[in-house]
Amino acid sequence: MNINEIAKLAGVSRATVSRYLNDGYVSEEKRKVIKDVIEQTGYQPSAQAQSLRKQVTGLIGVIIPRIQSESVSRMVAGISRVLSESGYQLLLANTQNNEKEELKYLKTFRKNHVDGIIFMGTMFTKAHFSLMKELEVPIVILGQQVEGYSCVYQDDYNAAKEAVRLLVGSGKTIGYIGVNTRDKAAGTHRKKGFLEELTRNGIKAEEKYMEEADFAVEAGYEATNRLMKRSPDIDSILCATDSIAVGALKHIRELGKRIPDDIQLIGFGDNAITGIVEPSITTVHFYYHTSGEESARLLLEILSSGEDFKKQIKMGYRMNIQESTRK
Amino acid sequence: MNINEIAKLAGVSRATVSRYLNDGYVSEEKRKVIKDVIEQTGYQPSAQAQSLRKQVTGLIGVIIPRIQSESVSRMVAGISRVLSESGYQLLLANTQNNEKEELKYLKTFRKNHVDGIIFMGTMFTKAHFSLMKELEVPIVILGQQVEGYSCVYQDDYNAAKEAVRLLVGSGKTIGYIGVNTRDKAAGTHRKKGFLEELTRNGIKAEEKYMEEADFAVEAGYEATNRLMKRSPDIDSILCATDSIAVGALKHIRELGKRIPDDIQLIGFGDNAITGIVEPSITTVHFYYHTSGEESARLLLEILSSGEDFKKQIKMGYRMNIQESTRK
DNA sequence: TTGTACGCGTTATCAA
DNA sequence: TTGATAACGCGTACAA
Repeated sequence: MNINEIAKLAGVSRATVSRYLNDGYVSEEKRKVIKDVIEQTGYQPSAQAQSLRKQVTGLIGVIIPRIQSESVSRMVAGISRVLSESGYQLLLANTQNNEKEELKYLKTFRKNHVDGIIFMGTMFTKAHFSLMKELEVPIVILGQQVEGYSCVYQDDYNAAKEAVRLLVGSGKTIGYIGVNTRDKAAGTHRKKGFLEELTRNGIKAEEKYMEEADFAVEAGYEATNRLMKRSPDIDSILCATDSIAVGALKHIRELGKRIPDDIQLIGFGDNAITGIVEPSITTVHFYYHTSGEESARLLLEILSSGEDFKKQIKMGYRMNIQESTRK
Repeated sequence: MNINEIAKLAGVSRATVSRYLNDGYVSEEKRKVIKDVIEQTGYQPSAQAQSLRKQVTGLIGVIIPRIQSESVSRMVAGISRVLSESGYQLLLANTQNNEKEELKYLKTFRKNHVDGIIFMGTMFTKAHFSLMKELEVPIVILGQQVEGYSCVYQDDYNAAKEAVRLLVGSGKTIGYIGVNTRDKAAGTHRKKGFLEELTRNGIKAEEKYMEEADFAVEAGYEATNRLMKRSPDIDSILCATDSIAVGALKHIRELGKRIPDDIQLIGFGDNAITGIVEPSITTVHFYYHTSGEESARLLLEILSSGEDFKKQIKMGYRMNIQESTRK
């Protein structure tokens, strides 16, 4: 069913049908006839043909590292809400945190002439930048601050500092379990906030109080094991993700230590699970859903204004203080 | 950058370039020239123009009820893995479980000429069926068994029966917290399995031992409250989802009862959280990730064979026995 | 207010 | 082996 058949059925030229669909001049009588025909046939103009002609696809490419992640899925939900409201469709690419896949999908997006891209990346290489430069589509980076690009990201640095302040109030020896610092947001900035706030409080940061883990409960468990074995005097641990914090909680419990009496715990992300475990875990709430919405709105702004003004939006945060911290 | 410019730069006709791209006859020398030009320019044929011409888009529409759900995101990950391997792109529609949205997106998919649709729905209305009938695209339904359609679904019925067998072995009074039965899979079939296996064991199912809740921890908590107030003699509860089971766990703990000594608990879905709470919750493992893969494979089969043979795939399950059940 | 004709970027047919 | 040309479905400038 195409516009020619509709035109034939309605007894008009296909230009008239096209005008009808695009708010052009059509007489009342023809308007009625065309309307009836379209309703009866359930005709829908072909998106491909339209975009070939109009050079606009209504498609937004979204690259995510891993869909089975609470923070990621919350952001995608936010993106989806805003885009769908504006009539855009979402072309999703799940890369499993694989650089090659990311690059591949950037190319796929170009091939599909997406109108814009929301890129939730964790690590950016030269290959990324050179490819992103090549693409003429507006790109909004979500979750990381990248100079020279429009982006929406979390205030990892200050959140970490605030978490440390919370811990030093009632703790003496603060441990840290971080993630790979190739991830600037969750890795570098959270660690930097931790270190600098320690220093500001006159505490010397020592290697023996620090560990690194993957984004997973099991990894958090193991890292805590290493950490506590090496430095049993630790009385507080800041974990770069909630999963790690949950793993830490498990290990601490097995050690027979009490939370928060013997050891305090703080995580990042405000995953649902932090409110379910016993004791519940104090954690940094990032507005992930809102970040997603915000990134989509920013992209829409760029699209409607026709100009990428490289706005950088740093989102707020708040501490969700639960039972794993003293006082 | 389009095929005409490439042709001009390479000093050949655009037909030759097209043949080069589509494995046609091209002499070695021209092949080289064209290859160089394409590599230097980074040219990619337009997907829109190709699909307009070839009547194939390489797009698969995927409708999901809610992305912030562990089971859904696992299935999407499975779908994504298989489709991306076969060079398909995924057009994602997150409907927030809203019927209107589902219908809207089915239409959007038609407009975009997706090659196929994977529909993860919970409740199917007449409007759904009439619209799905209209679409000439192959549809695979994921998560529900629907007569007359290709689908991949879980064995909710038998899983519920097995769960009941587990409970009756060491329990006497079995409670059930279900979800809305308009959802055939999680609502009707799990409940039916529960009821029939009770009967098979000579236990009379009574209304006072049954409750209904939404898919959420809080709702499970409240439902358990109602259930236990009404029937304090209950010593086992089967919950239609893990979230509900976690809510139940919270409430039971607040009642001062022990799990599993006083009350046993079983959930469905094998969410990560069941292994993290204390005590961990016995739960039915459905192969969600594999289901997603399976649905994608089924769709690919249909696409390559050109015939929708309405295959119905019932997936297996296994009990993940943890600490919330006796013995 | 309506219709004709062209072009968007491809691929496929056909003749050379 | 190559190139001219038609066609995919649509929107729009232009002429009527």
